[in-house]
Amino acid sequence: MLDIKLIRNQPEMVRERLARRGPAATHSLDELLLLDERRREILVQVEEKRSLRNTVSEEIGRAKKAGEDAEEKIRAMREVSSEIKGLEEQLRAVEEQLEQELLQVPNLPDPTAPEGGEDMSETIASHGDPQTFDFEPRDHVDLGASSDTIDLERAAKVSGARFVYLKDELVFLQFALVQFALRKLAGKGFRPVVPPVLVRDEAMYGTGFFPTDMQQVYHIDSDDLNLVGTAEVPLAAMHMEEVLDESALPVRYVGYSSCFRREAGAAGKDTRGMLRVHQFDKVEMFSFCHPDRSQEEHDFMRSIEEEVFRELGIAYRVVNIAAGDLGAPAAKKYDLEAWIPTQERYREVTSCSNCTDYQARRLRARAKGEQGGPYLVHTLNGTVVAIGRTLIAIMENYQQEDGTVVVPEVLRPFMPEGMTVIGGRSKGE
RNA sequence: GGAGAAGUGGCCGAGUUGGCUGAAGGCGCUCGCCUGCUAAGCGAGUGUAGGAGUAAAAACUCCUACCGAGGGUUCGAAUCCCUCCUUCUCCGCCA
Repeated sequence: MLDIKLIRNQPEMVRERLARRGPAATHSLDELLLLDERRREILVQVEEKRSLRNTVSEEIGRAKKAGEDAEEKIRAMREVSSEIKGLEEQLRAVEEQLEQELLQVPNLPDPTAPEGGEDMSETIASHGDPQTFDFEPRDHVDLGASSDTIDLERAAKVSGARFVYLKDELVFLQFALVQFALRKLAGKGFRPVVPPVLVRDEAMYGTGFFPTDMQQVYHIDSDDLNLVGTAEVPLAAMHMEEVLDESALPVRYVGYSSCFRREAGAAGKDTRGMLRVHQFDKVEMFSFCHPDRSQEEHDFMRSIEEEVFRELGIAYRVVNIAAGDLGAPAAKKYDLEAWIPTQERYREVTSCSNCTDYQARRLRARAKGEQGGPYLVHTLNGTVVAIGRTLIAIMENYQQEDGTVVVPEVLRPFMPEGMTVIGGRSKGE
């Protein structure tokens, strides 16, 4: 959410910056300004009347104590109170409308986010060369089927399309990745957390997923809770309505959780395999930091994501997402894309965003130092490993001609003794 | 799931026959005084949000709101009523 005062005081600056997201981002600004003005008009009236009521009510109290008659004042205040009630109702209506509009305005893009839409994102780093094979490489679906470690058919039978059973070595590989990621991040000052994955609407609004991305979220009607699409939500909401101690910043967490996404509107996209599924596990980092340091924190997160894929030995590139392609809460976003041999292109495996004060304002997450009042913190989130997509990248890049997959060196310490290859043993006997 | 109890400021803790109580008292914290040093002692201060004065910022003055959240009763509510949330105790059930 943007600061209404910023919109009020510098509407043209806000308009120009929002326009970089595309025409839809600015259309409610005029109405917003109108509502804001209307709100303050009514507010002044309400407060004047409340002030009057307060002083006269005190007089009534004193008069009664002195045994005097206060009937006339009571009658007058009865009138004032009903006027207040009417004005309060108007105020509530205007504020609700204002809030509704304000919640839908996305964050201001950072000046360093490239101009334009999806195709204008800019490659800013890369590492390694695309993997080549002297045989025809197979995709993860084939590799998973031949080693019987990925079972999409039965998942479809039990849960529907876009679900998956992982089995045997891939299960160990999943938890090896988790261990690898958690240990690395814990060593960099991120506190490990297993968060709740069912959250209240408040957490969804606070992080900016509601109302914009409501159709992406599984909602549990019976208990009015939402399944999170990322640990970002419960990690961010952890400090909702809190004032953090400035000396503790940056407050860093690394969360491990399952993630649930409806993928509404993605029909026909990535239908093969587990690239895009309704449920996957993910290790996610999250920072609450001082407003002056979020840019450097963002680069720090990006460097961690790069480090992970460098150590995994997978070629990647990093793109700076263009303003027109940013999610609503993000001012700036880097995606790390790993080389997927059978698609012969780079695919998004991790992503980190600087949300500046956009989420903090909605969450009322603040910090306070020795002097001065509380101020909004900046929030950042980034993927360390999205298990499904990382498994795909590993399988496809580390495959051998016989359909087996070599376990990357850095993960072996976290695998069962001697398990250095996926597949290759006899199955179902 | 059933039966009870409770939710006040950074913390502890008064306030329950409604009326200068943003809120006694204590602790903590800040500044000043005192003092070989420290401790003790003395004095002053110490919440957040919104709005108006004022045009941007800092500062200041005033007003409004906030005693878990939201409604209601009343001239007036921390105090009375309703709903919700959270915590605790007991019983039952369970990974």
